Amino acid sequence: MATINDVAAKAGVSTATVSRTLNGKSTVDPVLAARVQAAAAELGYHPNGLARNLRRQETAVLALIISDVENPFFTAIARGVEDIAQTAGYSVVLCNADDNEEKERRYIDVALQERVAGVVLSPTGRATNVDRLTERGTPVVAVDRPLLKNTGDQVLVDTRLAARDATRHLLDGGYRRVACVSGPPGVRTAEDRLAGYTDAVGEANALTRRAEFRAEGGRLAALSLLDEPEPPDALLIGNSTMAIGVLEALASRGLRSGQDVGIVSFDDAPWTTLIDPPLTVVAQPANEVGRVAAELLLARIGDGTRKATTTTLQAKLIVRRSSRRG
Amino acid sequence: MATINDVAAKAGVSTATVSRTLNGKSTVDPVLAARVQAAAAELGYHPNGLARNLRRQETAVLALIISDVENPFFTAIARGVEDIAQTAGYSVVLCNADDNEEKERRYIDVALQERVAGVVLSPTGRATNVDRLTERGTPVVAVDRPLLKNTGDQVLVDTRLAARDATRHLLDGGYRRVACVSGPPGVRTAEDRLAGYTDAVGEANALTRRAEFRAEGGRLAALSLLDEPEPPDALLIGNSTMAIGVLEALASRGLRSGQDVGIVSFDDAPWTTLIDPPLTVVAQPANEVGRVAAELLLARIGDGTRKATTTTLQAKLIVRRSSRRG
DNA sequence: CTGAAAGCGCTAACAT
DNA sequence: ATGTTAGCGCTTTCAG
Repeated sequence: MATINDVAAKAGVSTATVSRTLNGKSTVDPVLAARVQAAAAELGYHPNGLARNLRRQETAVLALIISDVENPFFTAIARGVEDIAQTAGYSVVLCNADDNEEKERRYIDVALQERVAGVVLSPTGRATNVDRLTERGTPVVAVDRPLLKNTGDQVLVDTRLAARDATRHLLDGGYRRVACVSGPPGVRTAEDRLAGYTDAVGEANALTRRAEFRAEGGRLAALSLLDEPEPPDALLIGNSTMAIGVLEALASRGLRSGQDVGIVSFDDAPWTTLIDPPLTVVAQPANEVGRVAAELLLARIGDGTRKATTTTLQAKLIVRRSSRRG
Repeated sequence: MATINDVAAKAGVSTATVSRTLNGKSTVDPVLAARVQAAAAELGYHPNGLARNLRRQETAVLALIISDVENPFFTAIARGVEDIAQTAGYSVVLCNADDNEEKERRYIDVALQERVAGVVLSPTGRATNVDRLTERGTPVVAVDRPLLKNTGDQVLVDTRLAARDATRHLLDGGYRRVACVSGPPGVRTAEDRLAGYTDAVGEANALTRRAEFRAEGGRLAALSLLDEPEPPDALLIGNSTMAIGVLEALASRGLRSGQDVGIVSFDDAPWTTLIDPPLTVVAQPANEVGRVAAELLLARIGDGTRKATTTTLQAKLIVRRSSRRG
């Protein structure tokens, strides 16, 4: 593979001139510049990014470490991050931590070793350790879930408030016994949604289940709830993936959502309008979460001294028919 | 940030010894090794991957360039690739080309510049140019869609056969006029699905629409089909994203799937069992596509002289109720 | 405006 | 078994 030396030799100039020409930093004699361009083209020269980055001590790539590539909420964040990064000339590489702390740590290591310019991260939870990144001076912004040690920028969604409002909406619709299916303990968003729910129904009336943020988790939780001596007549569900399982459980029991049990789920997945009745959801501004995160990250890359900010975005209840009787 | 020199100094050894210790290549005196480990730990030393890769001329990261992060088919591929890569000690970075040739080219450049060990790619189509990668000796495997210049490994799904069978299934079920909503011209999978459909209905009876692989594309295509003088009574749909749009269109016209118009869609998305009636689908082995691709890539990284192979996996028709009357 | 030369941090010969 | 040293390919002073 052609190196800068080959180009320089072919063009009859120094490597410095090649570098200058190709990076357009300093001004070069048009004649030499043309020779360089020609030589580079002819040789099919592609600068070695590794060498360049090693020298410059920086990279134009952002790492985005998310907890689940198969969750539409996170892929929407990814799109948001990408849109912003692209326009600023950064590439973004997506790493799927799979809600697994071990994988997350590995990807943080990769980010560190590859010396990415910055990282956007949705922390898996409890043990996420971002210190190595910050020590090294790599900017980090947390999305969706806060870091334990609140240092650095974060962009979150006010999920507690949203959960409270969604629960109240159910209560206002005449449902009497609202239960909540939330994510696993230790995951902040799961805790918050539970807390918001409890805000609305009151400690004494809380009927809850915790499960993995997956369809199977939702299914099991719903089944167990329906087997209660005094089963719920409405459910608030932690995310759209769980909702799939919950809806399956309902169907298996011959229960109609809305009619028999009111349903509100977090996340406005594309299929939610397709089912009958259409699902009432709490739509989180996922794309915007990504955009804001990327902007924050870029700002911090530009100025390491900015002080940390926390942005909290609002979710929006979209009322459809699964939360209404008849 | 601590470098190998700092560690060497602190441990009172040479950088070579530090390198040897940390990489476990050659054997080192346990006493010195311990000193090195201690020094590294104390300094919070993380090897600079850029420098290492520059020296070694290789990287333990794979790039996966896919056409759409928001399409469950591709994220399932991603999971497959990741699973295999992880166990082999490789990290994979996901790049979202967004079915956009410009972005795809940018990511190919990034892969090239960062000197990744290999790339798995679902080509956007027409103009995908992988030559720069192959010239440089970077192994590439194409998934889902073949490269124009058939060089290198590929793992595909026999989508034409699957489309033909799905169409026949509709015909066997008593539907008389089956139409096909497929993806944009130039995209191989779209062409193949159309061809398989035509195999089944015959050239003369083909009634088709081409659209973007998105919900909106599906919606418009379906509407236009329903406005035909002799509208179809069954539809074969190119992917699950389009299916969302098609189903919306049907609903807006008060048509029931199965009953009024038989439906089969490609891709077994999680929500397909939730709707009423449940959707008959052509399930593609996406996860396996990813796994096989990763294995092929790893094999080729290990042995650059292997000759190129094409693996074709079979899709499976899952019959549910959207393709049955009553 | 251009070239020479000094590294960025690391690994791999080559010596010892 | 350990240390010395020469680069990997590039950018960037520093001279000229």
